[in-house]
Parts: sequence; C-alpha cells; structure tokens
Amino acid sequence: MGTVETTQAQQVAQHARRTSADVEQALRAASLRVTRPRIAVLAAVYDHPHADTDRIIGIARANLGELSHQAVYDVLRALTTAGLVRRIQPAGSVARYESRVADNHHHVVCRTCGVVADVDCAVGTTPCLTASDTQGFAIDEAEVVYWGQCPACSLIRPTTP
Amino acid sequence: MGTVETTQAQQVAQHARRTSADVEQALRAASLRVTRPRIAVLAAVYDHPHADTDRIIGIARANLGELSHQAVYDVLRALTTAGLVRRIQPAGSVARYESRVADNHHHVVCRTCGVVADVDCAVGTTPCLTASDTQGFAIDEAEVVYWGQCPACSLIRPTTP
DNA sequence: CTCTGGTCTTGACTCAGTCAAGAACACGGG
DNA sequence: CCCGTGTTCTTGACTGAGTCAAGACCAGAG
Repeated sequence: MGTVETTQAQQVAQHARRTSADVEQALRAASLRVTRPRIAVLAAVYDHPHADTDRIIGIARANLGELSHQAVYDVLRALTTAGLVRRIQPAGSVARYESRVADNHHHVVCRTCGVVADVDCAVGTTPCLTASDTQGFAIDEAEVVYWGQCPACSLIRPTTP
Repeated sequence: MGTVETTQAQQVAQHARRTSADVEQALRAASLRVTRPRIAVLAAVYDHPHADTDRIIGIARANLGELSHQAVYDVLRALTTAGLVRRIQPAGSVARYESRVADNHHHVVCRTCGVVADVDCAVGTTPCLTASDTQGFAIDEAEVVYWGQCPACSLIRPTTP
C-alpha cells in the first residue's frame, strides 16, 4: 500500500519535475533567470497554445497561487524577446502566445468565434517571403493569416448562405 | 486678371466638387445614406491611406468642424461593412483604414516606426491562399503582412548590425 | 553568506474602442 | 414642398487590455 502510494506520488512528482525541468532548462538556455512565475507562465504557454494573456494568468495562478498580472505581462515580454514564445495578434483579437517558434508556420482564425489553429506552410519554410516590390523595406518576416470559419461555426452558419 | 482668378477658383471648386461627388456616388452605390460625416471620413481615407482612426478624426474635423469621435467610429464600421474601405490592424498597432479594396494586395510594416506601405501580390490576385492543411476551416481570405524596416529607419539602425 | 541587479507586487493610469439615450437629419411618400 | 420614419450623430459614461512607476523581493555570482 505504502509502496503503491509512493510510486504514484513519485510518478506525479517525476512528471511535474520533468516538465518543470524542461521549462527550467529552456529558460537557462536563453540566459533568463529561473523564477517560479517564469516557469509557470512558460509551462502554461507550452500546454495551451494560442491562449490569450488572461487565460495564461489564470493557468499560472492555478499552479502558483498568487501572481500579479503585471508579472505575467513582464514574463511574456521577456520570453517573447528571448524567442522562447511567439506572440500572435490577429486583427480584433487580444495578444495570444504559442511555443512553436522554430518552424515558420501560419494561422487560421475563425471569423465567428476567434479560435486560432496552426497551419503548416504550403511552400517550404519561408513562404511568400518574396514580395514583388518591397518599396525599399528590409523584410525579415512574412506573416500569413488565413481567415475563415472553423468546423464548428460552419455548421451553425455555413459559408455559402 | 478676373478671368484668371475665376479659372483658378473654378478649378479648385471643380476639384473639390468632383471629389465630393465621387465620394457621394460611392456611398449611394453602396446603399448608404449620404451625410456630411460620411463624406468627410471616406474622403479622408481616400486621401490618407493607412491613416489610423485618430488621424482620420483630425482630418475629417479639419473639413467639417465639429464631429464626434463616436460618429467616426460608426462611419468607419459602416464603410468597412459595406466594403468601401478595408480595415487593417498589424499586431501592436491601432486600426488603420485604406480604400484599396478591389485588389488583393498586402502590406509591409516597419518594426521601428510602424509605417505601413502597400505591396502588390507576388503571385496572381489571391496568393498563398492554398494552405497545406486547413484543419477543416472554410478559408475565405489570406492576409499577408511583411515585417521589416522602412528605408528611413534602416539608415538609423541597419538590419545587419 | 552577502551583495547586486534583475524580477515581482501593488496600485494608479492610459488609451482605443464600445455602450446607451436622446437629438438631429436623410430621404421616400404624400 | 413638407412630413414622418428610421437611421445616424452627439454627448457622456464606461470597459478592458496593456503600461508606468516605486519599492519589496529574490536568483545567482563571488
């Protein structure tokens, strides 16, 4: 009995420790100080891609207890600057965050409910980065947002009325 | 002398009248009531592409005198819904409006100063609208935003430091 | 262990945009 | 030409995401 309980507890602890360790390692690799708010916020972004700031605050607080919204804003900015997370903000939406940063993927946004999904690039890793006339701008990124309706909203209000 | 002055005045008047008439016609064609605020706001968007709401308020007031900001917000929404103007909102920016709606062009945004410029589509009229896996979404538009630095900001802080 | 500078808490604040109620006005019908 | 009606504009309060600033706190170097 005691053995079983211990084993379960260890599994939980190991899982928590391993996840936490991953997050910790990511922070250290980015030369960021490892703090409890940072671990909680980064873990929240890992586990809930496309969550907005408010939801991240909620998730982080659920794991941590007290946590100021300002800390979350600060942490998200630090993580974004360090390249650990990516901030996306479709028109008319609040900021959302995701941890897929290595690949160049894009997003579909539902016009009705606002849900965001990932879309892999149609052509190679940096698609559409060839604008015809760049007006003298030095372009470093091409961001593609597809607008439409998600499957659920399509059922309620079809695209071809 | 009188003749010349009259001619110049007429040119100015004709220019003003013709522009106003164009705007009026566009409103009627869209089945929108023709009001002075609408004329002023639509003319402002025609003359100042990519202007934000605050600037549009200023331009419209310069032509009209008093005008509530709420009226401008209402008008811009009506014009956008009617398809007379297009609303763009790059991440971290306030809403901007432009009157190029017929063609499918895109935008370059300067990361430093936020200025927006038009970029014609690299491939055809609806480029990049072929996502590889659309996740079941019914996609109706592909929006492309190029991020980089405008010529002026490139001089101050070059892209390759 | 101690020190230092980066990080978090607290609380006030900004600013774009919205909501709501009533006055003003465009425009179709008499 | 004028009147009625339903839309549009004015006024003023409000919301909500995000920022600013000062001081307490704490991670990590030495």
